[in-house]
Amino acid sequence: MTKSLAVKKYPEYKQPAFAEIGEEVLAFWQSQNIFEKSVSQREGKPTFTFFEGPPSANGTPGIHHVMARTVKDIFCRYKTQQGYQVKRKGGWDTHGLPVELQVEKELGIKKEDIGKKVSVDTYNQKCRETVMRFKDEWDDLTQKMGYWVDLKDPYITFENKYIETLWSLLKRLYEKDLLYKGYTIQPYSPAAGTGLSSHELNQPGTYQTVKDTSITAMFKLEDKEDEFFLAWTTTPWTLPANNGLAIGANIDYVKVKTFNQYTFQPIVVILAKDRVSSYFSAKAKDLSLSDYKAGDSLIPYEIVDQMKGKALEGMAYEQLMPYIPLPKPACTVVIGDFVTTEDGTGIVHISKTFGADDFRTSVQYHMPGVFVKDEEGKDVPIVNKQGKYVDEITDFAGMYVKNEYYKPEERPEKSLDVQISIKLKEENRAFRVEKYEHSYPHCWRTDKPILYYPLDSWFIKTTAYKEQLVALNKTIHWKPASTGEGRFGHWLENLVDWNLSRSRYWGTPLPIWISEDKQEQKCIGSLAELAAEVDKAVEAGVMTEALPKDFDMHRPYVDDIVLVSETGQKMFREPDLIDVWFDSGAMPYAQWHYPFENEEIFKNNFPADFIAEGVDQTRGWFFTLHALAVMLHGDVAFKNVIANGLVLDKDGNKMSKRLGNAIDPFKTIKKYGPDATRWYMVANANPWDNLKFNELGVVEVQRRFFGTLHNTYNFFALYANLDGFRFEGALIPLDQRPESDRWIISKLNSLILEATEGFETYEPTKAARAIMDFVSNELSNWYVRLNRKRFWKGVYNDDKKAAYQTLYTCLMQVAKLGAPIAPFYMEKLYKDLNEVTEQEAHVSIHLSDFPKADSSAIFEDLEQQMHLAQVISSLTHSIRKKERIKVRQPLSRIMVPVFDSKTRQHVEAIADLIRSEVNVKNIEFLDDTSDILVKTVKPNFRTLGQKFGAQVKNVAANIQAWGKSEIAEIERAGQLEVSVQGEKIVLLLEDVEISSKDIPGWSVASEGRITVALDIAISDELKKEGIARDVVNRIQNLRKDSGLEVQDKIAIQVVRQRNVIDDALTTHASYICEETQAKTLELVAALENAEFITMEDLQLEVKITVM
RNA sequence: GGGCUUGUAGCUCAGGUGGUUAGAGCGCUACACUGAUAAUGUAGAGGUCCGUGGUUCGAGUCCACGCAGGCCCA
Repeated sequence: MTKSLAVKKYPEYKQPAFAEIGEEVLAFWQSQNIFEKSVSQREGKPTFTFFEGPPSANGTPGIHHVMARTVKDIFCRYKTQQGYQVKRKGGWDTHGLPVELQVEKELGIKKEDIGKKVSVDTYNQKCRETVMRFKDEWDDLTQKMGYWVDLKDPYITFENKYIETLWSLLKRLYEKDLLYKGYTIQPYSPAAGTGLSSHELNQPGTYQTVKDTSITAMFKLEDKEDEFFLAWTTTPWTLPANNGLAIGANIDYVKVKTFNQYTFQPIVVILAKDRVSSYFSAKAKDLSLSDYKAGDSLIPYEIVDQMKGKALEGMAYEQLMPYIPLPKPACTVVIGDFVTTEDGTGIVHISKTFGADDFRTSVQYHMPGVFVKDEEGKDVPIVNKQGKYVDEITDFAGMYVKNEYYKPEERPEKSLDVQISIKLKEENRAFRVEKYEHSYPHCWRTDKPILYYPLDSWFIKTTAYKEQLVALNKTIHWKPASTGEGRFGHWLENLVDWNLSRSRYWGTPLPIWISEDKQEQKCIGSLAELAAEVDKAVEAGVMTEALPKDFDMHRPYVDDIVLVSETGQKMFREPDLIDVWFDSGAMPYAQWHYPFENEEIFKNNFPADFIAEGVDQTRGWFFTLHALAVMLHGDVAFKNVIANGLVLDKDGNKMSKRLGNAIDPFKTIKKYGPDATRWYMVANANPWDNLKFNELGVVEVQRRFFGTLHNTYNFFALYANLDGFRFEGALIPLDQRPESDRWIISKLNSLILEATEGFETYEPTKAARAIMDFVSNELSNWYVRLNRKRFWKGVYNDDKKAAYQTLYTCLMQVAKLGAPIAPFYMEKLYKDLNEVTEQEAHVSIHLSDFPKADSSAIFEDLEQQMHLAQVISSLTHSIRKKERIKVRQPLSRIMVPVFDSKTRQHVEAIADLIRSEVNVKNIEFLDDTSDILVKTVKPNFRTLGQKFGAQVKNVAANIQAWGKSEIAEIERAGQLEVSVQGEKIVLLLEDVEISSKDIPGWSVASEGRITVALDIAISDELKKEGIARDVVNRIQNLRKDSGLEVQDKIAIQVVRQRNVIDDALTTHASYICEETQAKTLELVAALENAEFITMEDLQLEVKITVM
């Protein structure tokens, strides 16, 4: 029986292949169902609820998705390690315009072809396929990047169950009277007969430069014979629909006496002061009004009055083109926040039916707009859906408002805009008419100009809940806070009703049926309800068949359903679809098909503890979640939210496939591994700041953090394997471990506090940076480096064991702290360690618990003390550098001025460490009794500022002039009276900072309050020792160059030179032999085939022979 | 045009409540170590803290106005 088979070893690898580790660990997770176990093993534990904002799989994932999902994943993993049960249901967003556009492109059709060239049925089917086209690619990324989310049972927004929940929610809103039909001003293409989405308006080429007739029209004040407001418009056809004028409250306006250039009549006009120079020629400035003759080309003017816009508010004017007379308060002056003095007159013509600002302002001031009645008695604008004036505009009835809408052969010579201009000129109502070149949106399908036009829409009355939305938002913990308070908060305070309607095909249908006479409505809240209504309809004879069991709730099927009203009328569905944001905002309910089933699950998982998504979702998903939760439950939908920023390319440009600067997430993960990619993204910038993604940064993280951590592990493994350390036996109590062990354990526990706080406060960047700092600065650079000898020297005693236990603990805890961010590598590290020691029963780090800090292991004093050692070492190195004395040359002593016993104790405790680190024999202290100490004094501005205020400068100057006696006095008495500007003041010891920055005759360096002096005298003894160390160094190099193994023994021969070298070699022969594994060292007269080696100004001939 | 946000070393970023020598890592230069060695360490150079005004004894930090980049919305 061989025993060695049973001995497990820590795997050692020289060059870790991080990408392969990723694949290996992924395979392990999958084969052992680790994700599922991490959830199921917490059954019955408190839940931590996370909502997955569904991505759309009709495009391929980008690197920014890795960012967003890393953030999500970190907190879910962290909370799992903290003992919570964290269910994460995946989801897919499947409806919406991008899908439709994609499908239309592939089928080679346009929207108007749907139902003609291609059946709605086929179209619908195609959408269903297209939207999941890249699902496999998404699933692949999800796994490779280590995003743990349930992919087996995701919610899908096009499924009947999902839509049924949406209907039930809509019905609840309907019953609360929160769903109503109104209209909004939207971009509309009369040529295509359809409204345009903002997405369509953003297509390239939609904005074209055109020349339009613009009018500065004159609106006559009521009660004044010849006074007018001037307002400018590039759409004169909207003037018959004018119902108000808007001014800026803080803009300065003037009254100007002048003449009309077309009628020559004397007039007084009102316009913004800043616009006067654009409307009146500077050359006419000095002309007198009385000299004016009709037809003069230069028209004189005179400013007769000036006032703020605020003073004009509420003034009434006569309707400009009163085809449809308006009652007051129409045709009054109101304040609009959109008014500027950049162009026009600083007074804006408002037409409720043809502009979004206009509509909003008119509603705000209760100003009626210009409407006429259609056949059904409904209010419609003065332009019909074909883009023609209605009959009521008698002079121009039937004319298209844009000449482009006419067929070329029917196009009138004078456009409507021109004809209106002529009419106004004749009526003394046009101040100026000119062609104006500007950029105007065009319909991307017909290439004709669009109109802003009122279109029917269904709304959710979110404004009714505005106060609650605002109040509850204040309870949400936003990261960053400014997004919650500013971007989101301000927006909530200016909330308008949620426009639900979309005139499309692929989406959730609005479940509202309306009778033929528009008087009766039904809102359907479930499939069962629909089936019952259909049965009624069949009974009434308007439908022939009952609702099929496998009914698809999409268009066109749902449009074929005709219901019957209470009074026996046929009812047709409102053809609109609803905003896809409603789909995703309703996911807390619809993902569980609540309220039709899963009530328990829903209640345990609402609201979410945490969500994260891009900051561009603020008014999207974040809002719709919030709005629905507030309106339906009077509660928030989420308690904590991270709004992450954009991922830009390394130069700060937006990534785009077109520009070719997009980073391929698959390639990145393949090349650097998932951990380095994730860690880089989190550590480099806060998630809410934009990230400039630079591959070199990933390389750096890989090398600097993972490389260092891995080397530290490898160092541990190398010696732990040699000594067979398996964490057997009891833990050595902290107070029996050396100081450096207690120090690093103290640091480790401080780190646990810091990392925990980072994760708890949704600051992953702070946690990541703290962990990195610990690993490279404290653990690797200081602890391992200074304790190396303990691992390889001597027998396997308690001191050695303590070193192993300490390093093991640090590695283990770091693995757990970093596991949420770097789940793959930390898993590997955990398993490599734990499978040997079997300290824990878990097969995966993700099933283990997050470390808890032991505050009794944190020693502030010790941490400060070690910091002192680092500073003193660094200062000594710096002096050596300045004096050009290398570390290999031993020096006799350093001196450290200390003024208090505590500092002295601290330095004494770490004296050994410093001595070996900087290669000096002794550390001496200088205190007050030593007379070589020169003290300096510095003012403490913080205390002085509070006491003396403006006098600070003079007091400081006084202090800086102090000599030895003043310093001695204040130190002795604790205070000192000085005279500043003839005034006697008392300074306390706390008002000054006393230190020693210089020691005459010594080489000195200082940092903060710590000063170090180095004795740079090199005695013969020291010189010899230095030579001995040089020789060791050179012989080691020779050994290495000759390819000798560590354990090979050698004989050394050196040619005698009869100088200091011989002396050094003789004196330190045993040291040299020990260090170089030499059995003998002899001085000889001459050597054949010797190596020449040089050391500064010395040379020697050496030969080494393997024995 | 509005809301929010960013601007500190060549690059990526730290810099509670204002306090007089503005820090770190990378990169660069020089060096050390040679039993963590394709590893590790140390030192040095490098800054108009975006600009201009203001508040203050004192501003990277507070205020105002700009400039430049970004996101969202008009």
